[in-house]
Amino acid sequence: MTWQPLNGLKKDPKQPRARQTVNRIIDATAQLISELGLEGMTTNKVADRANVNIASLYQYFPNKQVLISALLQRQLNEVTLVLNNILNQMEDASVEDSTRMWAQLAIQYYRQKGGMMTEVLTNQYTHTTLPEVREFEHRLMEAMRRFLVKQRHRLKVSDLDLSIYIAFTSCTALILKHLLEPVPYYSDEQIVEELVQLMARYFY
Amino acid sequence: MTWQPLNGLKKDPKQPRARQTVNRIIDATAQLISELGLEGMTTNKVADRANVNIASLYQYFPNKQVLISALLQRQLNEVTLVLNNILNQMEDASVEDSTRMWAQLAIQYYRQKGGMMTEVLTNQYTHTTLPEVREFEHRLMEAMRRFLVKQRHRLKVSDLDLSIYIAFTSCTALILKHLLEPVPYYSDEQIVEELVQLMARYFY
DNA sequence: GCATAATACAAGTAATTACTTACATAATAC
DNA sequence: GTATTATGTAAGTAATTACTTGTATTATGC
Repeated sequence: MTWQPLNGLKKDPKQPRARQTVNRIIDATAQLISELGLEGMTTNKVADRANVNIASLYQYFPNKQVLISALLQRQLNEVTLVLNNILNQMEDASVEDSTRMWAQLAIQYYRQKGGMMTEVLTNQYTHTTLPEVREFEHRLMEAMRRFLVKQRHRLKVSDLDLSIYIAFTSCTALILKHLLEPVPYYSDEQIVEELVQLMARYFY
Repeated sequence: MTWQPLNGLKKDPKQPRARQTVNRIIDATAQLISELGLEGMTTNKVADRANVNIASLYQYFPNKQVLISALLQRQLNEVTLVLNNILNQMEDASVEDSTRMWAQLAIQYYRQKGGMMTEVLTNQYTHTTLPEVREFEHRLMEAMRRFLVKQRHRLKVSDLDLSIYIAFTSCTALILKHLLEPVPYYSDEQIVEELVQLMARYFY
């Protein structure tokens, strides 16, 4: 088994200056994907935006795909942290309360981040299935499971895992759609409350 | 108001030979998107595959976007026809039966078409919101509405349109996800029946 | 049958892409 | 302080992209 440098990077930045360069590159990637979409983002533009020579970019990232992966990992780890915090707070909450909390948090996080992560996520989401995204979903569904098993006797589910899959997919899709293509006359609250209804009636 | 040639085409093919050329181009587009994805499809490859000179392609389609739109319209019209047929058949069906029918049909249609349409749909679906897709969704949701108002007294909905939006979005997302990234141990039947449950509990 | 319009193609183009090579500067080891 | 390694850049490259120009072939009007 061959040893791979951290995160698939070509080379580990050892000096602080180099770490700064790598960070500037990832930041610029985030900005450009947010502005131009995944297909509009190019490595040359990233290097320009980061005030870094294109050759420096390729000194650390072996190719474009790894660069995108690095950004994805950074973002998904951040989101996982936030969501885990919330999930731990709602030890004995009802399905209604936890759905509401989860949805509100997702919307708030998206708004403050300018939607960059969501752009990346949704673009890669369906077509190409990046392992990073798969793993992220897996982590979230596991957290949902830990929460639900505690009140399993109250739930009218036959196959808990299947139900989690169904619930997770519906929630994610509804929130993403509301964020990316909002219907003007539906407020955040309306969507969240209806999602809460959907989940409550499904589980109880 | 300026007059626009049909479908945004640059020039109407008048002779049968020309109509055949245009069709071969659209067919090739469908094939290549299905094989390589939206970003892998290029106009030069399309012309090659269709055995048509690249200049002929640009004689009829002013640019790449219009070519994709033409394909989208052809596909969406076909699907709309099929779905409308089904929706008309289930005059007095329950939410369960109609959901089941709708889902089964979508899955079957996707399988027989090799998933091309779904690729196109899902890729453009979230990021860019093509007017064709918007209109398609609108048509489907209207059909759902016509079906649901007839049994409104039986439904526990407060805002019918919001409920349709929620139901439509969940169903679409679940079916698409199951088709594009199937979880190996969930069969079509399992997914469909769980979707039926989700809808039934939500509406009744 | 011939003028005219419709259709097709050969051969481009300029721009952009992801990625390299060769070389210079800055930091660290000792 | 100097040898060595890490980090940075200037200036490319070959391939590919969407799209054009100019010309030849085919069908149609009359």
